[in-house]
Amino acid sequence: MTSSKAAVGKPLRARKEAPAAEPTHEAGELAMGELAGLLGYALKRAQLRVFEDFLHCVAPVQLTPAQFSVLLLLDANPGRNQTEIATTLGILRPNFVAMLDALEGRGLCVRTRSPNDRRSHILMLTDKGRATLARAKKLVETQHEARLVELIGDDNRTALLAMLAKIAREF
Amino acid sequence: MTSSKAAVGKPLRARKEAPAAEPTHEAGELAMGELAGLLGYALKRAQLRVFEDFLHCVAPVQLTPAQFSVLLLLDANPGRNQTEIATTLGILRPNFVAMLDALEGRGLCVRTRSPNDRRSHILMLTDKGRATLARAKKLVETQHEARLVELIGDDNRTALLAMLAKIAREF
DNA sequence: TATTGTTATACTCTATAACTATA
DNA sequence: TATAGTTATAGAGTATAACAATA
Repeated sequence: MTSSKAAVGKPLRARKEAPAAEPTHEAGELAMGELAGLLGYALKRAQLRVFEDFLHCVAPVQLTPAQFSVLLLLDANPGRNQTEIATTLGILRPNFVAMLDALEGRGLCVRTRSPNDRRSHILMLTDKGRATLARAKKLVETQHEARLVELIGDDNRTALLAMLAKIAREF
Repeated sequence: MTSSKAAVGKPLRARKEAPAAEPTHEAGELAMGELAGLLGYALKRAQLRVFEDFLHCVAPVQLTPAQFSVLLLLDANPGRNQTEIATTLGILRPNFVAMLDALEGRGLCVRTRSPNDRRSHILMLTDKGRATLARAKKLVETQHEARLVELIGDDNRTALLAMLAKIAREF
């Protein structure tokens, strides 16, 4: 149980005899230079790491982050069609077809033609889909997100989430 | 000039007559459900948006985020070889070849065989590469990162960067 | 034998056009 | 004609194996 209110990035300035500003890189280590201050770079690196950990934590139920997001959205919005679900997740309709084929093939959800508009496919989670989602959610909460809170603290996680959401929405 | 110290995500609870908890979604809007609390999802969405804006801001010098990161690293570490630069950026050596071909083809950097180890290609920015990098850096600072600071504030940007770096490093 | 840069290759994501069946 | 789901396809990004030159 590490401190759950860990400070985020204490630079720990002041050592014995730092020559100037940047820490000397002894011909073996590369200097990150201004890369360290680039938000996009940090975002990408963190995102890759988080997805990697997600994949590992949710491995028992064999769901990718994208698949998990689809199941979550189907659960919160039963009876919607493919276009609505896909566009909400930023997935293009053509690319959503194969994704759904996989999920439906595993019996996690079903497509049914809408009686109102026979062009649309109404999407619903199956019981197995709901059970799988529940198992995945527990894994995400107790392993994935829990480890993250352990690393940066609960308040920081909330602040981080808020900033990311704001950027995605308003930037 | 919007407030540069903008609050990040004030939920603004308490309206006139909210039925229960979640805001009612009137058959036209989808409920994000627990997706809103998933850090990986927020990370991905924010990263996509930030890269999109980066691409737009740096369009005058025609550099992708990945290419910009290579030039930055070459500038901070002149005389390194391909393997060192690539692995530092998390790029696999085979995939770095075409990237370098493009940059070298535009005259932004050069490969020269090392006299010590004739297997290695020493990488160096050209004058044109340094000039292009300088132009790109100015665009990133004055447009891209500046807009981000305008959106979330300078302190929040610093905190965000620190958390993302910590996650990439230690998660 | 091990390493550097390279080629070839494959698999995933993403993006666009166009088809079909419905409306 | 317009829309929903679909197919085909092309382009990035990413991953592994293997080869030639060099150590």
